[in-house]
Amino acid sequence: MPAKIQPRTLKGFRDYPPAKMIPREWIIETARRVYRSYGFSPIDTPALEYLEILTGKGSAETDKQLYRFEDHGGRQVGMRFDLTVPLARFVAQHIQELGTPFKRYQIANVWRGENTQRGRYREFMQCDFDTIGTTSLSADIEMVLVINDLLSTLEVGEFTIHINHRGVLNGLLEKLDLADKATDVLRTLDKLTKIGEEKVRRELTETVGATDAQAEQLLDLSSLEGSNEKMLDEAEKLIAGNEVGELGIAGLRELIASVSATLPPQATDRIRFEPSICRGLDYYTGIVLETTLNDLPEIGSVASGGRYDNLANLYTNQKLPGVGASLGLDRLLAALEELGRLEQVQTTAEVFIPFFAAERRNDYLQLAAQLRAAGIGVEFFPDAKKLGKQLQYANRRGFRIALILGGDEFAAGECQVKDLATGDSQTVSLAEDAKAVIAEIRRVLGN
RNA sequence: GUGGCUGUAGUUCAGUUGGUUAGAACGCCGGAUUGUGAUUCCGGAGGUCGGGGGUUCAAAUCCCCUCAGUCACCCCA
Repeated sequence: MPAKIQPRTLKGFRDYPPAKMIPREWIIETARRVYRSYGFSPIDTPALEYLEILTGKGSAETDKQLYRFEDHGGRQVGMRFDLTVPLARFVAQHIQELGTPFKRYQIANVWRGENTQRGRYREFMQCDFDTIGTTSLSADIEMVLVINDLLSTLEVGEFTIHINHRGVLNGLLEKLDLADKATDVLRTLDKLTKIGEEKVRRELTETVGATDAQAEQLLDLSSLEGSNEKMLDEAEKLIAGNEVGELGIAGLRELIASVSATLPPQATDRIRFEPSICRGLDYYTGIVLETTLNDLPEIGSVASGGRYDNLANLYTNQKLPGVGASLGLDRLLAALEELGRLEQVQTTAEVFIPFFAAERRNDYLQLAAQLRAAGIGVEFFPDAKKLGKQLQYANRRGFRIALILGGDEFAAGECQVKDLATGDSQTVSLAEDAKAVIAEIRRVLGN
């Protein structure tokens, strides 16, 4: 016999057994439902793109992480490393038929050949939603509302949506004559909450090359504290006289006012002006936001996004502004797991039918079919094993209810509906397409 | 990509200064009653000690390489 091939998965790539996949699908379905409730439509794009599509945007960093190869026809191709670049290509190619504003969501895997870490993989899923083709603040507001709906529905506890405007930062950079070092400065400031003020100050002066006075002003802005109103007032003073910055402040004020008018006060309190965040990506030009969980801030942002002026300028002359955000699926799952909010369920049906009377297979199948017709998920065990074994199986998988029928029950036209959580059992009639069984199941399930 | 730590059964881990056939718990399969599952009792399967090479009479244990995980940097979701 030849040696067996060792079963294994590639570094940074994962298997998802049912216990992992069931909560995963629950989050994805929730995201899908919320996105759709705002009129976002689904799209998908190929995993592979022409290399030039992906490298056009790419910084040296994303270029290094790109999975690339020559396909069987000699074409240079690459695997998408995010969903934004494919979206840009997609709208550049199809915007004529789609029309604007175009609202889309896309939930799909992306690949990056970077080093792995907890919560960081080489294959991971992004859950993006974007509104393309409008500069209206309505689209920005919607982005906040969607994130609020999503995280409220997922019951991850309280959360904070940190917002900023790139104009505020860019305004100050212009004023300080640091515009040419913008990328480095922003990247450093973004670390403020992570590494602290002193380290940021040192990095700004020593690595980035800012003067002490410049660093001081940048930190003055970044470390503002107090209510949103107070912080905005003070930020306004710091960037006074700079048009870009003043427009940014005005945009933030308007956004906060609109959200306050739309959401109840406790939801409005989730919004915090945070002058240090900027999102590493340099294509953002307006509002940027990140979302952290109050119980688990160290896990990082679980939903982030922002506004960009010109999504597709690499592929078309048509100007396509937009705003969008992405849900951090893996981080959310890690958070839910850590907060103990994931039920350990390995079944997708709630009702289990043990195969007990070996000669009555068709009767069991008929009952299962009647329940499914009533919208109840049913699993019928394939082997007529000992009842205890079958109930053990049902219990470990997390079934809610077992229907126990043996020769005695079939003879009497009855069925035991057993609540697996409590062990209680009710005997009901099988007559009239199992009407009474269905009613009892619904009662136990509580709906 | 750079550096630190880790790798023993499906899982969590023992395994002495290198020393015979590498252990436990939980899980899995079967049995203790062909009719009732988180408890009990008995039995069973399951390990190339991540992989390869080296040192040695002898390696899970020491050395090198490699693969994987993890942490920091980098970057970001």
